[in-house]
Amino acid sequence: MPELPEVETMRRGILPIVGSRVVQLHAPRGRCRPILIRPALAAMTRRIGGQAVTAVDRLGKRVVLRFPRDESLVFEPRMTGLVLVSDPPDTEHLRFGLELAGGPVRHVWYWDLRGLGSVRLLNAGQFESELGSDRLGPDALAVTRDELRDRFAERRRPIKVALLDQQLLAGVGNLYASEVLHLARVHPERSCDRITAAEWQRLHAALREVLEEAVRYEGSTLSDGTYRNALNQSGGYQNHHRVYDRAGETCPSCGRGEIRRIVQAQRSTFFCPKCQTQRK
DNA sequence: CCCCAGTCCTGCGGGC
DNA sequence: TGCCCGCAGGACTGGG
Repeated sequence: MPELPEVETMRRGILPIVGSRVVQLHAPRGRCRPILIRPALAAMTRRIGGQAVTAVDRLGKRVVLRFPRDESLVFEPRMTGLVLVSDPPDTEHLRFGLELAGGPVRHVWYWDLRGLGSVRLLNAGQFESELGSDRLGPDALAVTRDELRDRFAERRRPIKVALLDQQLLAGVGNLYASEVLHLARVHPERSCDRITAAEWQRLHAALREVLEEAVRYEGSTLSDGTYRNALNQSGGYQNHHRVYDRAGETCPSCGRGEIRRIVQAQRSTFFCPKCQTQRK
Protein backbone atom coordinates (compact mmCIF):
# COMPACT_ATOMS: atom_id res chain seq x y z
CA MET A 1 0.00 0.00 0.00
CA PRO A 2 1.91 2.93 -1.25
CA GLU A 3 2.15 5.65 1.37
CA LEU A 4 4.38 8.72 1.36
CA PRO A 5 7.76 6.90 1.18
CA GLU A 6 6.64 4.54 -1.59
CA VAL A 7 5.05 7.30 -3.65
CA GLU A 8 8.06 9.57 -3.14
CA THR A 9 10.25 6.71 -4.42
CA MET A 10 8.06 6.37 -7.51
CA ARG A 11 8.29 10.12 -8.06
CA ARG A 12 12.08 10.12 -7.89
CA GLY A 13 12.19 7.13 -10.23
CA ILE A 14 10.35 8.92 -12.99
CA LEU A 15 12.08 12.32 -12.58
CA PRO A 16 14.16 11.74 -15.75
CA ILE A 17 11.00 12.23 -17.82
CA VAL A 18 10.98 15.98 -17.12
CA GLY A 19 11.38 17.72 -20.48
CA SER A 20 10.13 14.77 -22.53
CA ARG A 21 7.14 15.18 -24.85
CA VAL A 22 4.02 13.03 -24.84
CA VAL A 23 3.80 11.10 -28.12
CA GLN A 24 0.84 8.87 -27.36
CA LEU A 25 -1.37 7.61 -24.56
CA HIS A 26 -2.26 3.96 -24.04
CA ALA A 27 -4.98 2.15 -22.14
CA PRO A 28 -4.00 -1.52 -22.30
CA ARG A 29 -6.95 -3.89 -22.05
CA GLY A 30 -6.37 -6.90 -19.85
CA ARG A 31 -9.14 -9.19 -18.75
CA CYS A 32 -9.77 -7.29 -15.53
CA ARG A 33 -12.21 -4.47 -14.96
CA PRO A 34 -11.02 -1.09 -16.21
CA ILE A 35 -9.78 1.43 -13.65
CA LEU A 36 -10.93 5.01 -13.45
CA ILE A 37 -9.24 7.01 -16.22
CA ARG A 38 -10.61 10.50 -16.63
CA PRO A 39 -11.18 12.06 -19.09
CA ALA A 40 -11.23 9.40 -21.83
CA LEU A 41 -8.02 8.92 -23.79
CA ALA A 42 -9.12 11.00 -26.79
CA ALA A 43 -9.80 14.07 -24.68
CA MET A 44 -6.66 13.50 -22.66
CA THR A 45 -4.63 13.33 -25.85
CA ARG A 46 -6.07 16.61 -27.08
CA ARG A 47 -4.99 18.31 -23.87
CA ILE A 48 -1.45 16.94 -23.34
CA GLY A 49 -0.49 15.29 -26.63
CA GLY A 50 2.78 16.77 -27.90
CA GLN A 51 3.28 18.64 -24.62
CA ALA A 52 6.42 18.33 -22.51
CA VAL A 53 6.40 17.26 -18.86
CA THR A 54 7.42 20.35 -16.89
CA ALA A 55 7.73 18.75 -13.43
CA VAL A 56 7.03 15.60 -11.44
CA ASP A 57 5.55 16.27 -8.00
CA ARG A 58 4.15 14.25 -5.13
CA LEU A 59 0.95 15.30 -3.42
CA GLY A 60 0.43 13.16 -0.34
CA LYS A 61 0.08 9.67 -1.77
CA ARG A 62 -0.30 10.78 -5.39
CA VAL A 63 2.23 11.27 -8.19
CA VAL A 64 1.56 14.39 -10.26
CA LEU A 65 2.96 15.08 -13.74
CA ARG A 66 2.78 18.76 -14.63
CA PHE A 67 2.15 20.01 -18.15
CA PRO A 68 1.84 23.44 -19.76
CA ARG A 69 -1.42 25.36 -19.28
CA ASP A 70 -1.65 24.11 -15.67
CA GLU A 71 -2.67 20.61 -16.64
CA SER A 72 -1.85 17.93 -14.03
CA LEU A 73 -1.83 14.20 -14.68
CA VAL A 74 -2.52 12.60 -11.31
CA PHE A 75 -1.67 8.97 -10.55
CA GLU A 76 -3.38 7.68 -7.41
CA PRO A 77 -2.07 4.17 -6.63
CA ARG A 78 -4.32 3.45 -3.61
CA MET A 79 -3.58 -0.13 -2.58
CA THR A 80 -1.61 -1.78 -5.34
CA GLY A 81 -0.82 0.82 -8.00
CA LEU A 82 2.68 1.30 -9.40
CA VAL A 83 4.13 4.08 -11.56
CA LEU A 84 6.96 2.56 -13.57
CA VAL A 85 9.52 3.46 -16.21
CA SER A 86 10.58 -0.16 -16.68
CA ASP A 87 8.63 -3.21 -17.80
CA PRO A 88 5.65 -3.89 -15.52
CA PRO A 89 5.33 -7.12 -13.47
CA ASP A 90 2.79 -8.44 -16.00
CA THR A 91 0.65 -7.11 -18.84
CA GLU A 92 -2.60 -8.40 -17.38
CA HIS A 93 -2.79 -5.62 -14.79
CA LEU A 94 -1.26 -2.89 -16.92
CA ARG A 95 -3.77 -0.03 -16.94
CA PHE A 96 -2.29 3.07 -18.55
CA GLY A 97 0.75 4.13 -20.50
CA LEU A 98 2.42 7.35 -21.51
CA GLU A 99 4.66 7.12 -24.56
CA LEU A 100 7.40 9.75 -24.51
CA ALA A 101 10.03 11.22 -26.81
CA GLY A 102 12.94 13.63 -26.45
CA GLY A 103 14.43 12.12 -23.29
CA PRO A 104 15.96 8.97 -21.81
CA VAL A 105 12.63 7.28 -21.04
CA ARG A 106 10.28 5.78 -23.64
CA HIS A 107 7.31 4.85 -21.44
CA VAL A 108 5.74 5.61 -18.12
CA TRP A 109 3.39 2.78 -17.13
CA TYR A 110 0.66 2.62 -14.55
CA TRP A 111 0.20 -0.95 -13.29
CA ASP A 112 -2.39 -1.83 -10.67
CA LEU A 113 -3.09 -5.35 -9.45
CA ARG A 114 -6.37 -4.68 -7.68
CA GLY A 115 -7.34 -1.71 -9.76
CA LEU A 116 -8.55 0.55 -6.97
CA GLY A 117 -6.33 3.39 -8.15
CA SER A 118 -6.92 5.98 -10.84
CA VAL A 119 -5.32 8.19 -13.48
CA ARG A 120 -6.88 11.62 -13.93
CA LEU A 121 -5.99 14.71 -15.92
CA LEU A 122 -7.05 17.82 -14.00
CA ASN A 123 -7.03 21.45 -15.08
CA ALA A 124 -6.13 24.16 -12.57
CA GLY A 125 -9.66 24.57 -11.26
CA GLN A 126 -10.28 20.85 -10.84
CA PHE A 127 -6.91 20.44 -9.19
CA GLU A 128 -7.68 23.10 -6.62
CA SER A 129 -11.18 21.85 -5.82
CA GLU A 130 -10.25 18.16 -5.68
CA LEU A 131 -6.74 18.27 -4.27
CA GLY A 132 -6.41 21.77 -2.83
CA SER A 133 -5.74 22.69 0.78
CA ASP A 134 -9.42 22.32 1.63
CA ARG A 135 -9.24 18.65 0.77
CA LEU A 136 -5.67 17.73 1.65
CA GLY A 137 -3.69 18.62 4.76
CA PRO A 138 -0.02 19.67 4.77
CA ASP A 139 2.51 17.10 3.65
CA ALA A 140 3.72 14.84 6.45
CA LEU A 141 7.35 15.67 5.62
CA ALA A 142 6.79 19.42 5.45
CA VAL A 143 4.44 20.01 8.38
CA THR A 144 5.83 22.03 11.28
CA ARG A 145 5.41 20.95 14.86
CA ASP A 146 3.04 23.81 15.66
CA GLU A 147 0.99 23.18 12.54
CA LEU A 148 0.71 19.50 13.42
CA ARG A 149 -0.45 20.26 16.95
CA ASP A 150 -2.85 23.02 15.87
CA ARG A 151 -4.56 20.84 13.29
CA PHE A 152 -4.93 17.79 15.53
CA ALA A 153 -5.03 18.93 19.14
CA GLU A 154 -8.71 19.90 19.48
CA ARG A 155 -10.05 16.65 18.08
CA ARG A 156 -11.56 13.92 20.15
CA ARG A 157 -10.47 11.01 18.05
CA PRO A 158 -7.75 8.42 18.58
CA ILE A 159 -4.44 9.74 17.26
CA LYS A 160 -3.95 6.67 15.04
CA VAL A 161 -7.27 7.25 13.29
CA ALA A 162 -6.56 10.98 12.92
CA LEU A 163 -3.15 10.29 11.34
CA LEU A 164 -4.91 8.41 8.53
CA ASP A 165 -7.16 11.40 7.75
CA GLN A 166 -5.60 12.95 4.65
CA GLN A 167 -7.54 16.15 5.23
CA LEU A 168 -5.57 16.68 8.45
CA LEU A 169 -2.18 15.48 7.21
CA ALA A 170 -1.23 14.13 3.79
CA GLY A 171 0.91 11.08 3.22
CA VAL A 172 0.61 8.81 6.26
CA GLY A 173 -1.17 5.48 5.85
CA ASN A 174 -1.80 2.45 7.99
CA LEU A 175 1.72 1.07 8.10
CA TYR A 176 3.63 4.24 8.91
CA ALA A 177 1.00 5.44 11.40
CA SER A 178 1.86 2.48 13.66
CA GLU A 179 5.58 2.99 13.15
CA VAL A 180 5.46 6.73 13.90
CA LEU A 181 3.37 6.28 17.06
CA HIS A 182 5.71 3.59 18.33
CA LEU A 183 8.83 5.68 17.82
CA ALA A 184 7.10 8.65 19.48
CA ARG A 185 5.94 6.40 22.36
CA VAL A 186 2.33 7.53 22.03
CA HIS A 187 -0.52 5.03 22.48
CA PRO A 188 -2.57 4.68 19.28
CA GLU A 189 -5.87 4.99 21.16
CA ARG A 190 -4.93 8.24 22.87
CA SER A 191 -7.40 10.97 22.00
CA CYS A 192 -5.76 13.89 20.19
CA ASP A 193 -7.04 16.36 22.77
CA ARG A 194 -5.17 14.52 25.52
CA ILE A 195 -1.76 14.52 23.91
CA THR A 196 0.83 16.62 25.75
CA ALA A 197 3.18 19.24 24.32
CA ALA A 198 6.14 16.91 24.82
CA GLU A 199 4.31 14.19 22.91
CA TRP A 200 3.48 16.52 19.99
CA GLN A 201 7.18 17.28 19.89
CA ARG A 202 8.01 13.57 19.78
CA LEU A 203 5.32 12.87 17.20
CA HIS A 204 6.63 15.57 14.91
CA ALA A 205 10.19 14.28 15.22
CA ALA A 206 9.06 10.68 14.71
CA LEU A 207 7.13 11.57 11.57
CA ARG A 208 10.26 12.99 10.00
CA GLU A 209 12.53 10.25 11.26
CA VAL A 210 10.38 7.31 10.16
CA LEU A 211 9.32 8.75 6.81
CA GLU A 212 12.78 9.99 5.87
CA GLU A 213 14.37 6.67 6.80
CA ALA A 214 11.71 4.82 4.80
CA VAL A 215 12.39 7.07 1.80
CA ARG A 216 16.12 6.27 2.11
CA TYR A 217 15.26 2.56 1.95
CA GLU A 218 12.90 3.21 -0.98
CA GLY A 219 9.76 2.19 0.88
CA SER A 220 8.35 -1.08 2.19
CA THR A 221 7.61 -4.12 0.05
CA LEU A 222 5.30 -6.33 2.10
CA SER A 223 4.93 -10.09 1.87
CA ASP A 224 2.45 -9.71 -0.97
CA GLY A 225 5.35 -8.26 -2.96
CA THR A 226 3.17 -5.73 -4.68
CA TYR A 227 5.03 -2.49 -4.09
CA ARG A 228 8.03 -1.84 -6.34
CA ASN A 229 9.95 1.31 -7.24
CA ALA A 230 9.83 2.86 -10.73
CA LEU A 231 12.37 0.28 -11.90
CA ASN A 232 10.27 -2.63 -10.59
CA GLN A 233 12.64 -3.30 -7.67
CA SER A 234 11.60 -4.08 -4.07
CA GLY A 235 11.94 -1.55 -1.27
CA GLY A 236 14.02 -2.27 1.80
CA TYR A 237 12.26 -0.65 4.74
CA GLN A 238 10.15 -3.74 5.56
CA ASN A 239 13.24 -5.12 7.30
CA HIS A 240 13.25 -2.08 9.59
CA HIS A 241 9.63 -2.13 10.75
CA ARG A 242 9.54 -1.94 14.52
CA VAL A 243 5.95 -3.00 15.10
CA TYR A 244 3.98 -3.30 11.86
CA ASP A 245 2.86 -6.90 11.30
CA ARG A 246 5.01 -8.02 14.24
CA ALA A 247 2.30 -9.00 16.74
CA GLY A 248 3.64 -11.37 19.40
CA GLU A 249 7.24 -10.34 18.91
CA THR A 250 9.25 -8.57 21.60
CA CYS A 251 9.41 -4.79 21.29
CA PRO A 252 12.76 -3.79 19.75
CA SER A 253 12.81 -0.56 21.77
CA CYS A 254 12.25 -1.68 25.35
CA GLY A 255 13.02 -5.38 24.94
CA ARG A 256 10.23 -6.19 27.41
CA GLY A 257 6.82 -5.47 25.87
CA GLU A 258 5.08 -7.86 23.52
CA ILE A 259 3.78 -6.18 20.38
CA ARG A 260 0.00 -6.22 20.19
CA ARG A 261 -2.40 -5.97 17.27
CA ILE A 262 -5.68 -4.13 17.73
CA VAL A 263 -8.29 -2.94 15.23
CA GLN A 264 -9.15 0.75 14.87
CA ALA A 265 -11.50 2.08 12.18
CA GLN A 266 -11.49 -1.45 10.72
CA ARG A 267 -7.74 -1.45 10.27
CA SER A 268 -4.87 -3.14 12.05
CA THR A 269 -2.82 -1.15 14.52
CA PHE A 270 0.39 -2.50 16.05
CA PHE A 271 1.96 -1.12 19.22
CA CYS A 272 4.00 -1.92 22.33
CA PRO A 273 1.89 -1.69 25.53
CA LYS A 274 5.01 -1.03 27.60
CA CYS A 275 6.49 1.83 25.53
CA GLN A 276 3.21 3.41 24.45
CA THR A 277 1.14 4.25 27.51
CA GLN A 278 -2.51 5.21 27.34
CA ARG A 279 -2.54 7.59 30.34
CA LYS A 280 -0.10 10.12 31.68
C1' DC B 1 -17.93 16.39 15.35
C1' DC B 2 -17.19 11.45 15.45
C1' DC B 3 -18.10 6.57 14.51
C1' DC B 4 -19.36 2.52 11.97
C1' DA B 5 -20.31 -0.47 8.11
C1' DG B 6 -20.27 -1.00 3.35
C1' DT B 7 -18.11 -0.24 -1.39
C1' DC B 8 -14.64 -0.82 -4.99
C1' DC B 9 -10.94 -4.84 -6.36
C1' DT B 10 -7.71 -9.11 -6.68
C1' DG B 11 -4.70 -12.63 -4.81
C1' DC B 12 -3.50 -15.29 -1.17
C1' DG B 13 -3.67 -18.37 2.77
C1' DG B 14 -6.34 -20.85 6.40
C1' DG B 15 -9.62 -24.23 7.31
C1' DC B 16 -12.12 -28.18 6.13
C1' DT C 1 -6.37 -31.91 -3.80
C1' DG C 2 -9.79 -28.29 -4.25
C1' DC C 3 -13.01 -24.98 -2.78
C1' DC C 4 -14.86 -21.29 0.02
C1' DC C 5 -14.21 -17.62 2.98
C1' DG C 6 -11.99 -13.90 5.06
C1' DC C 7 -8.44 -10.68 4.98
C1' DA C 8 -5.36 -6.89 3.29
C1' DG C 9 -6.65 -1.24 3.48
C1' DG C 10 -6.90 3.92 0.61
C1' DA C 11 -10.58 6.80 -0.23
C1' DC C 12 -15.16 7.54 -0.21
C1' DT C 13 -20.33 7.31 1.11
C1' DG C 14 -24.53 6.97 3.79
C1' DG C 15 -26.69 6.70 8.17
C1' DG C 16 -26.69 7.11 13.26
